[in-house]
This record gives sequence, C-alpha cells and structure tokens, in this order.
Amino acid sequence: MINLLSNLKIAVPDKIFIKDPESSKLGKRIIEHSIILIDEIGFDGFTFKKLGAKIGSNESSIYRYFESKHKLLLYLTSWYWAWIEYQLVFATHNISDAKLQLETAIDIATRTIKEDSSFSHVNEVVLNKIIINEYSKSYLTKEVDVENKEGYFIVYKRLIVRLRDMILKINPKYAFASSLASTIIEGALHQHFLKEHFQSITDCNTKVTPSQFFINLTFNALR
Amino acid sequence: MINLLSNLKIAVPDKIFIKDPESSKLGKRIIEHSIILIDEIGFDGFTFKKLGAKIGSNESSIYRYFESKHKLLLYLTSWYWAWIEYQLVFATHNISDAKLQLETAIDIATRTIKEDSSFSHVNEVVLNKIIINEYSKSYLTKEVDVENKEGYFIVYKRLIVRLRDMILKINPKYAFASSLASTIIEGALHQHFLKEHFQSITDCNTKVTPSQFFINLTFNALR
DNA sequence: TTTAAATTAATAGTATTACTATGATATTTG
DNA sequence: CAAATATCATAGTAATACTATTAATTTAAA
Repeated sequence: MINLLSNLKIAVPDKIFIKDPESSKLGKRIIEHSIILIDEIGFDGFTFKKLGAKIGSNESSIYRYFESKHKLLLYLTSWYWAWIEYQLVFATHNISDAKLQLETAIDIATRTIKEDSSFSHVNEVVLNKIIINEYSKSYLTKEVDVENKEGYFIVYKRLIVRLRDMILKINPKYAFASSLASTIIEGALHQHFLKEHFQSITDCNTKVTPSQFFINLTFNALR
Repeated sequence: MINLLSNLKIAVPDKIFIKDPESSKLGKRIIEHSIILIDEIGFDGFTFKKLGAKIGSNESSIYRYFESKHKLLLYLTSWYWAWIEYQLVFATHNISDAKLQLETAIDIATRTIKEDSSFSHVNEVVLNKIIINEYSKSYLTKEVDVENKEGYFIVYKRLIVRLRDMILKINPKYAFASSLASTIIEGALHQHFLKEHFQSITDCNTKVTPSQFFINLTFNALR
C-alpha cells in the first residue's frame, strides 16, 4: 500500500493554490509544517507569520502559495480526502462480494490513521487529527456556495458518491443512500472527536471504534 | 406549547455570561439582534462593534454581558438546546409507548424550526439556522476540555443522554446507544446543511426530511 | 558561462479585530 | 433624593490578515 503510493501524486483541485506547493522545496515545507503547527495550536490560532517563523521563511513567501489560511485548509482537506479515496478505491475495486466491499470501504473511510505512510512530507496521522478538529470549518462559511462552484469540495463529494454507490449495490431500493453515506463520513469524524473530548455521549473508546458502529448501523439499515 | 412556555425562562449555565442578558433591556436586545446579525454575516464576520452599531449601543457595553463573542455563541447554543430539550421532555413524558416516544423525540430534535414562538426576544427560526451553520465552532476549539469542565456543554450532553435512554428503553442490548443518539443530533444538523449547500450528497430536500431519515435509521438499528 | 528570469526574503505598511481602561452621563433603586 | 448601578463615548493596544515594494538568491536558457 505504502510503497505503491510512493510514485503517485495526490491530486488537489488546482484553483485552491496560487503556486503548487508540490513544485518546490519551500512549498513542501509549508505543507509539512502547517500540518504540525495547526495540530499544535489549532486552526484559529494558526497564522502564516507563525508558520514562517517555524520554517525559517517569510510570511510573504507563504502568500505566494496560498492566498489565505482558509485556502491552505482547503488544500489540506482535499489532499486528505483524495488520499482516503485512493485507499478506498484501491482496497475495494477487486472485491466482488458487495457486502465485504462496503464493509471495507466504511472501515477505510472511518478508521483512525495510526501510521504515517512516510511516502511524502505529509504526516497522515497528524493530518487525520486536523481533519477531525477542523474539517467543518472549511465549509461552514458564508462563501460555501461560491467555493463549491469553484470545485473546492469535489474530492469530498466524490468520495461520498462512491460510498453511496456501494450502498445502493446492496440495496437499490434503500431511499437514503446519499444521506447515509454523508452521515458515515461526517459522523465518524464526530465520533472520533467525542471519544477525545465528550466520552459521556459516545460508545466509542479504545475498544469500540467508530468503524464498528457505522458498519453495524449501515448493515442494519440495508437489511 | 407556545403559550405554556411564555412564563418559563430557558436556563443557561450562568458561568457563560458576565451579566445575565435576561436581566435588562439592553441584554435582551443583545440576544435578539446578535441572532439576526450572526445569521446575516456569519459568526466569523460578526463583531461586538457591528452589533453595537446595529442596536445603537456601544461595543464596551456588550462586553459587560459577554467576555467574548465565543461566549455569546455558547450562550445562544445552550439556549437553543435547552429550548429543544424542553419541547422534547414536554412532548414525550406522557407517551407510554416507547417506540412512539422515541419517534417523537427524534422528530423534535431534528426537525426544521418553522415558527417563531414569539414568546421572547429570541427568534427560534433564525436561531435554528445559526445552530446549523455555527454550532460546531462552539466546541471545535483548543479550549474544549476546559470549557467542558466549566459546564458549558451540559445542556447539549443532557439532551443526548435523554435520547440515549429512550433508545435503550426499546432495546437495552443495543451496544451503541450513546453514539446513535449523538449521531442523530449532530447528523441532523449536517443533513440540514447539506440540503442547503451540497444537494448532491444528501437525500434530504423539500419532500424528504432529516427526521425521516434518522427515524428510519434508528428503528432499523434497534430491530 | 553568462545572463535573464523566477523565486524567495526582508521590510514596511494598512485596516480591522478583539479586546481593556477610564471617565462621564444616565437610570434605577433603597 | 442620594447612592449605586448601568450605559456610553472615547481612546488605546497587540495581534491578525493581509498587500506592496525592493533586494537578494537560485535556477534555467542562450
């Protein structure tokens, strides 16, 4: 898995950045350390000035890559979902049994990332934490509709459509396939968050995973 | 319902505010117009200065009530969940059939608010929109754990526990009652959001409601 | 290998934000 | 009616989220 990925570049919609961060050393350092810094101090406290200080570069240089920290977040989230999508497609495309296929897909889309694939400057374990804590902020804005039209959320939507199609394969008459798919993805992030901060309102813990919950929920819904 | 409520005060944890906005005319104007203004320009663009201008008062006066706009948001969200909780308890406490009780509860907790009860300065229709668009921002912060300890999320958690208990009443062996309850509440907000901005990844629209989806999901899970 | 082009760094500047502090003026209450 | 309390107005601050400009450095093409 990890090695197979090493020659692939995760594709992020190119309107998100001014200059492709994959195209230079500085760009890669921006990505690598923005992930670490956002995890450390949170997206709200994160600034390009602080990032510049951390990577020994200048605030204004970072602005050559991203026009705002919001765009950087969109970049990171698109990268993440594209990475998940890749794994999902790769792991499921030759599973002929529809149930096993869906179960595998849910597992991949909702599990905790425990290992950094180290094929790139992106630390996926830390990025996964960012997604849990900050993803909603990327679309809960007054500009969603404009940005959606620009294609900034296309990777995320495509992932959900893939899940939906697998759901429909099992039960073509199920009336809520899209809603179930979007609930699985969003709900899993939420359960991961609750596990860390609001244990009293989740069953997920070190033993029970969000994946188990959503697999159970899904197959009950599709009976 | 509406009239019965008119003599009740929705209880919000009192550490959230410096001075109780219910205790004065200005306080009530702050609540009333902050809801309208946040809906108009979004929480991110919202400032006490703009609110002051809108209500013909001064920024510094608003700071006598809330130490930050974040605390104001916590106030509004607590108020909202307490209001939902009240309706839920009121509407379900004398339903003896456990299934009907749970169905009613889910409906109340996930439906679109269409009518302003007009018993107070709070416009619940607009507040509901704010909750959909801004609620996650109240807890997706670096300070969650501290604020959780302070009791700022107690109303929300209590509501979920109530739902969980109703779920367990129907199927005491169901292993994911807390996660299901939290998924219903959070997931419904998410589906409402998708309905407005990402129609391609939800089945909810003018005909199909998030409530229908979650009622179906829940009863399939509990079979 | 030189030179031009592109990239990055450094510095400075701006409007706005999210507050705090203070004194003056209203308003309420005992 | 006095005293306490609430509100208003003004001013000020450090930080944010940028933009603009020029200088230095790297890279790539002739």
